[in-house]
Amino acid sequence: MNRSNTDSTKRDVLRRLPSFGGLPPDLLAELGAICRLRSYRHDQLIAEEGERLSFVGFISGGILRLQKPQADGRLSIVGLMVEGDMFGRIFNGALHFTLAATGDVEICAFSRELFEELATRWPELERLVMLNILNELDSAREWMLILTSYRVTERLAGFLLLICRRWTSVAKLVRVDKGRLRLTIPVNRTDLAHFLATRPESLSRAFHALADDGLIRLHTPYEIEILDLPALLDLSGSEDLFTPGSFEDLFPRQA
Amino acid sequence: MNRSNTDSTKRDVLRRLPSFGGLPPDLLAELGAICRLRSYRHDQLIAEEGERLSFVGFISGGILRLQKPQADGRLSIVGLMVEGDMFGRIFNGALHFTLAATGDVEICAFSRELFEELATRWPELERLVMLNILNELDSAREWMLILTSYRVTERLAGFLLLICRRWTSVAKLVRVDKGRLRLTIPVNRTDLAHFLATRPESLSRAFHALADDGLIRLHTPYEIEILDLPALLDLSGSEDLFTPGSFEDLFPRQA
DNA sequence: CGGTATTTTGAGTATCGTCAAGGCCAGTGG
DNA sequence: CCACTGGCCTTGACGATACTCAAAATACCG
Repeated sequence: MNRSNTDSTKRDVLRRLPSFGGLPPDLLAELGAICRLRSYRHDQLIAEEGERLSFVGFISGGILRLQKPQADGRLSIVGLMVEGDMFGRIFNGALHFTLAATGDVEICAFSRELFEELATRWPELERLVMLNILNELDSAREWMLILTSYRVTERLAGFLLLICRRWTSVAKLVRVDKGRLRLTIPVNRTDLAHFLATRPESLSRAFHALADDGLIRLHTPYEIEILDLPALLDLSGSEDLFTPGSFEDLFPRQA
Repeated sequence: MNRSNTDSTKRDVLRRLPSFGGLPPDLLAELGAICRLRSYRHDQLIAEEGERLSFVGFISGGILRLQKPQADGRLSIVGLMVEGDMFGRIFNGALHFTLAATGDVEICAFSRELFEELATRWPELERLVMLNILNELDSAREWMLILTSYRVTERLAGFLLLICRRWTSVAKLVRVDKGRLRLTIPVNRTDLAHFLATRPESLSRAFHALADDGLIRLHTPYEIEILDLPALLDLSGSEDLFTPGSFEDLFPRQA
């Protein structure tokens, strides 16, 4: 938790957050003055459900799980948050879900009171917060669409495409290497299984079913290569979510 | 679509919208001046995905479906919106989902440009919009939690409890009559099946399975009585979503 | 190179989707 | 008033899919 909280480091981190791009310099200076960097290790809890989090956070690196422990001991994962995402229920009550780190995570934290005061004073900041929430709402609905598929292979296909589409810019999860599309699964099988509303065993079978059908290749459990993108799109059943053009930044001109 | 858009009617409708309760009178007057009432019949489309809706709407009566047609001809329903809910992606691009009426619906519509101008001028209004979106995000996540259940009976139990918890105040869907808890299912079996990620046949079996086990009684397909609330809570698997006290307004002092 | 956690595979059972048929209810027209 | 029709809900039978439990293989880390 103790890391270099120097002004220069903080400036760097703030600059890397895409949401903060268009903010006025005066506001950025105020934000820089009150931000604190924090880091968490794998499976460490940032906050638990029911807690009134004392800060709002922006993820500057790593992946966060939004989860809820179930009565039967299982864990439901209702969302994954990545670089640039905001969390913390500004202007609103307590958390409804527990926040936990998946892998190492670094965040940029602002005291809730100070941030709310700043947002009240700067409409730009409040607007930024709102767009962040709208973005999350979209993510949540896309996830519901994926969860709606009957077969696990379909949900997995949807997840892989989601990584490609929404998380292209995140921590080099997606790479095009010698014309081959490779990506890193950023969470382990158990977490992903909870996220896709299935069990690790079924998820494993789904990965290998896709591999056997030639849609993907498994280099390691976490490193896969996409061999047949159109087939994945077809399987996921929501081609329209991934309109033609969605993947153009991945295949700029692959004639 | 042509109905009495008189000032007195509009004032009544605006007054009934809970979100607008605490707004300053001046703002309410401005809102009243630009609002238009519209109504829709069952299955009528309000707007389709990809459309840039020209207005923002508040539902003053009835239920809206948020849906997406799938490639295989199926329909995915990712949300239901009720009285008081807002829709329309203010300050943000086009709709990601189609909006359709389930049963007869009445809305209060504001020109998007005028509403955005108003929201820019009145921070209270922008705050109201943000809280509305946050509320929707919570709904979406609760839905994800319900969709996560493996068995259809579990998802159905979750849905029934959701009606009790979130929609108590909506159009008398939930009633306590002579100590009996009765509720109205506001959508038909096909829509509900799409919503619970299953088929009408399985949903029907789930309803009757709950009835056979004595958890509910089916008076008509749309009118049910809850006989064993604790068992439903247990089945749904998310007791903590429905903390003790959630149902106190239904059973104020049923010693 | 060993030890541990994670992933994978196997076999048996539970649950659901699918297709087809039957039942119920409301509205229509004789 | 009753038969008819269409839509929706329900039931039945069968195949597809996934969960569970247990064990083996693999990957990861010191």
